[in-house]
Amino acid sequence: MKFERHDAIRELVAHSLVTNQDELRRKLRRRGFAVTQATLSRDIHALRLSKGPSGYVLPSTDVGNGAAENDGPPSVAEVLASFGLRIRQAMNQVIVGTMMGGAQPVAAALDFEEWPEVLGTIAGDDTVLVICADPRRATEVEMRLRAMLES
Amino acid sequence: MKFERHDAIRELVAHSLVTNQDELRRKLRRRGFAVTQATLSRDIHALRLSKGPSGYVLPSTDVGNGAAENDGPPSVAEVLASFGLRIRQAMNQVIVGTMMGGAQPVAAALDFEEWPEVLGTIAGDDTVLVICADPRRATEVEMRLRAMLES
DNA sequence: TCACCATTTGCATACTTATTCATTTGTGTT
DNA sequence: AACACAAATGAATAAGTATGCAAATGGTGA
Repeated sequence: MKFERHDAIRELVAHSLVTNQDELRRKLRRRGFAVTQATLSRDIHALRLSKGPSGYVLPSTDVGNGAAENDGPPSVAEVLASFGLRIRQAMNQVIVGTMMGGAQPVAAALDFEEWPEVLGTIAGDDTVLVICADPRRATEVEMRLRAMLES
Repeated sequence: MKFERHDAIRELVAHSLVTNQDELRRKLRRRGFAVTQATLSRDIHALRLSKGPSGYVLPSTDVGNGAAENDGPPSVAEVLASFGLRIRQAMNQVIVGTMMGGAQPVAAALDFEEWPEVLGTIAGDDTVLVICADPRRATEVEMRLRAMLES
């Protein structure tokens, strides 16, 4: 019966090291379950097991982020148009001033677009700090952001 | 450079669904990393990623210690292993990218350890800015942090 | 600069896992 | 019992991953 075999698989995976499906097949056979690798592949899928550096493991009980595929947060241009107030540059940094509460959305949009010149962003309530590799790139980013703000 | 590619892989795996190594290869290529599946297999092993029903996932090193024996706050090494995604350096600064919500714990751990090279830290939601006295010290800090991330 | 050594990478291929298709098995109905 | 139908399984094979080995790359000291 399939469900008894599933129980046995859970137990084997929980209490012993199972490196691959053929090893699992042999261990199951010793317990009286004689099935092929194909069936085990299906069982593992059904049991939602993961395979990692230490063999197969049971699905983690933690809350796990059900994060799915977003089809797209708002663009930097959009969010800047909504919240942006001023752009300044100093050394390798660009400082974006926004309306209160606008910094987080602006930073999120910047993060999402992953501009090559941008190493990282930090957002407060109304200020976003954009960090670049060097002053030249910071200027480049400043220009681009400013163009969006002006548009 | 290998480490930058590792950073990119961690980020892709953390923020998007990666079903297999060829998909990862294509996503990396779009970011400028052109390598073969063989290299990615090695990277995945090095990064200790697991593959489960929802594609590859980062190793879950839950910092939530059920055991009580841990006196002080978690170390930088621990908290980086849990939340760290990428390390970059520019001028006298080091930018640490983390999973959402991970910046504060990382910064707190850094503050607590009081590294001599670190003048201060600023944390947003998923980015920590570490400020050093000069580029040399920033590189030193970057190396140290990166070693912890790769461990 | 050049030579040297260690690391990293790609290629080819071995190994492992998933899937298709046909068959068997189980179950309820007449 | 015989049938019909769905679920489960095996065999073959496609799809995906890991690895030995040689070549390329990169860092280091003479």
